[in-house]
Amino acid sequence: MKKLLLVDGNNLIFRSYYATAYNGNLMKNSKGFPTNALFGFVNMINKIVEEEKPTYMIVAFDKGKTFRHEKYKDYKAGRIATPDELKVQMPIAKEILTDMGIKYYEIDGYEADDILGTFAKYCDEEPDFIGTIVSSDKDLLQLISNDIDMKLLKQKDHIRYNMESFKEDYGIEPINIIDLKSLMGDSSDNIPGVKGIGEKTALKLLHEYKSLDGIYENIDSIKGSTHDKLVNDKENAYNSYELATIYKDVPLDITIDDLKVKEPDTESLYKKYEELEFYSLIKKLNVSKKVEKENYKVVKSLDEIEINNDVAYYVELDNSYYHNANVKSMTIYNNEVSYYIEGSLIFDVIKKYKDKLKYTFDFKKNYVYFKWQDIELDLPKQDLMIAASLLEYNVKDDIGVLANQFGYNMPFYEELFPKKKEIDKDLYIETEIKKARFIYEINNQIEEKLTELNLTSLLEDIELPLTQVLGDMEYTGVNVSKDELVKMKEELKIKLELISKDIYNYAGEEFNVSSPKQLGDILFNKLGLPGAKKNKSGYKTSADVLEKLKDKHPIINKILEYRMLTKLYTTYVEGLINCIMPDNKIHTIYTQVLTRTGRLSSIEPNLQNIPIRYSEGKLIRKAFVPSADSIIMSSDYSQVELRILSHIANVESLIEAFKNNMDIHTKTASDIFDIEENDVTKEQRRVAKAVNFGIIYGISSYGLSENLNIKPSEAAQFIKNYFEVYPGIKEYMDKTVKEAYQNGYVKTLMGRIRYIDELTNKNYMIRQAGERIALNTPIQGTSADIIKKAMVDIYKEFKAKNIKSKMIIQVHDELVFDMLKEEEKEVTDIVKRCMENVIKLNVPLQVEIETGNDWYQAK
DNA sequence: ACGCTCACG
DNA sequence: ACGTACGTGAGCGTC
Repeated sequence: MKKLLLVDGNNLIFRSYYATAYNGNLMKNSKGFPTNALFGFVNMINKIVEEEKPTYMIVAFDKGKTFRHEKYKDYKAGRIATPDELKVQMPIAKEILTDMGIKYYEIDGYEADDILGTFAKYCDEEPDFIGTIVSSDKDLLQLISNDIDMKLLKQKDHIRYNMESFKEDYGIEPINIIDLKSLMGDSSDNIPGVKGIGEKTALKLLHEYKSLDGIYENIDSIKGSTHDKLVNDKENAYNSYELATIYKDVPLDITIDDLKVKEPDTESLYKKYEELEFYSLIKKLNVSKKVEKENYKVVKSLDEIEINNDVAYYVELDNSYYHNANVKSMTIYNNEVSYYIEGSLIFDVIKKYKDKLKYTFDFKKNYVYFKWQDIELDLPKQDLMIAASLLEYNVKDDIGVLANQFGYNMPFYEELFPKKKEIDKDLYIETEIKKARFIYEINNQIEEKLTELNLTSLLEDIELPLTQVLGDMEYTGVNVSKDELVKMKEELKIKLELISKDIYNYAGEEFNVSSPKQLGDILFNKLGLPGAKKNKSGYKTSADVLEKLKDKHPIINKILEYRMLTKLYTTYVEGLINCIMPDNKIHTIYTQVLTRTGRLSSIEPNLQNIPIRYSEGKLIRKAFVPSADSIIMSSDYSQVELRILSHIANVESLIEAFKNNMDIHTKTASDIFDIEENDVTKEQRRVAKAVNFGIIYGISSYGLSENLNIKPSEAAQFIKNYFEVYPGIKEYMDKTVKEAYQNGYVKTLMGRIRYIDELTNKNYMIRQAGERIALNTPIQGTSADIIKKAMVDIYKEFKAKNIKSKMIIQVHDELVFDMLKEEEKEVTDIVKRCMENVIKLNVPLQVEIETGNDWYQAK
């Protein structure tokens, strides 16, 4: 028995296009060619082939729009045109199929359905063949027979139907899918059906009368409105019947032998995936890259090296957490030399030639790693990782991701260090050389682009020196009191055990409270609580939903408390304990190139989300302690984003308020509610604060209403008032959005650029999101620029004045210092002055300083 | 691997 | 009618 796999190519590629097209940005390669449909399509084909292992296979596509029945032209003409961004991907999909050794087929005047129908008929007639149809289109279910089954694709998985299982599910024969469609219609296919009859009624009728003909033969025994609907739309029903019927006699110019699956052309696939930047698919191809011959010298001793001019260098570590890593190799490259070095010789080379090491990728990583080895690298002239990220290239830890965007054909980390196989040493050395060569060769091109986009100052004055500042902060680390954390751990453990028991008692059974699925089941099914909201995987059990149920059942407060305690226990107490290094400190890594706004992020551990808002969580900060003879000093910008907004939008009354050191939310409340400041209530201030935040986020009445738990119409009124009292802000917002649409990007005060692809999306929601990004990024980004510049300034002054106190943490608008008591006055002066004078705005920048014996007290 | 929930600015 | 506040990271459960 031979098996033929019948794949609805059109269906697959449309699905993958729409599955991702409306979900944020359209996926594109670095040249701007859309790739979203192809990525999903290729993955689906791979998956199907893997599961079915077919020996015969056809992927059918629509071609042309000539209609076999002239009178139905209007119906199908009503379908939505294929988006251009999908159209351009179609021919590539077909080329990829050919490379995969899979036959695709299309023929003038016919749709994919017809081609599949024709081959399905072939399987029915040929005793040697059975077939499997693959599509998410239920229309094709009509082709199921004793020799044909169907894999009906669902969002995540699929359902497999054969004659028996289909009948069991639908209670009708597969062929009666046509009758079903002619009654219920199909809006996506522009099949009208009988108006007012949906799936339920249609199935009921078919269970009773078997077919469309059967229904109309017995039309008199059908009563009520259904009868009238059927009579009124009889012509439509029969027209629909013909539209829904899949044609099975396409005049083919291929034979079954053409459908044999052939060996794939991996080389050609490789090239295509590379062009499309489908790196995960390249990995699956399982071909090792050809080792391209580099010219280099493997160096064994210092006297084999001679470096006279600036070089690019690349250092490979065995762990991305570079505070705890070993060096694997170092490569050095310029037009004159090309060296490969291993072992302790690396340290000697660096000591001897560190004034020549001028170009690299991720300087901070090198800087911190070698600091652990007691070697201090100098700032380079260029850091390709930083520079490329300012140019908005897709930058990852793996330099290969960037190199491949420049056509360097560089293996990725996983290829170079396969988990199962031995490392290919030749490939490894060649690749390491190539990394240094890439850094060196690409520099001119990168610098030209930086100049073109006016990013040179941002890079040279802020981002590049900041690498060293951050490196020192990471290396210095933060003293943590393990005893304090362990104490909290014990306390939390006891509380959690008690509260779990309470919850089980209320629920009447034991279950995993941490499982939203089980919890939702208990709350909304077993206890029958009202106000259930659904998300993709069941009931929503998030805090905002639970808050609303507080009065309905005592279990709710217990669950909220349980959530809070487990969060503290696992993420903070346990999490932080796990991060403590042998020096009793934690050493985070700040990511400088991750966020689109220019902010930093912090990992292993994240020091930027240590609890502060609630009293219980805030206690965690007691574990963050100073060094000997020192205290913790925290300096934070007050209302920096609102100040930036007031400056950019030039809002007189807000600027005045800031100059007079007024409470800005109270001021806003008095303005929007038109009352005296002294009369502003707490509630009014809370509302004003939410509106102020909303403005920074790119306000929407819905978002504000969710936040304040009020009706969107009320929120809209607040926003209206706001714009009336601050017309400058409205003008700023309109102008910013308009320019973002014109340019395709927005900028911060220091010239940082963010491209916003969302603005060209066809989907209204996504364009809206793009507009909010356009409004928020200049504000959030400028705030990031400002504190970064302040950090560089502080670092320089500390160095110049030989200050021993250390900057240890940055939390977006706050800097934390491990400050020697004897330096208190000098350090606080420097910090406050540097932070407040970073940039001259129409509003003063204001910094609050606090100190204490731990981070808890200093806040 | 992905979604949910929740910690921060 | 639709269904969103902006920017992150970690841990857990589920598949």
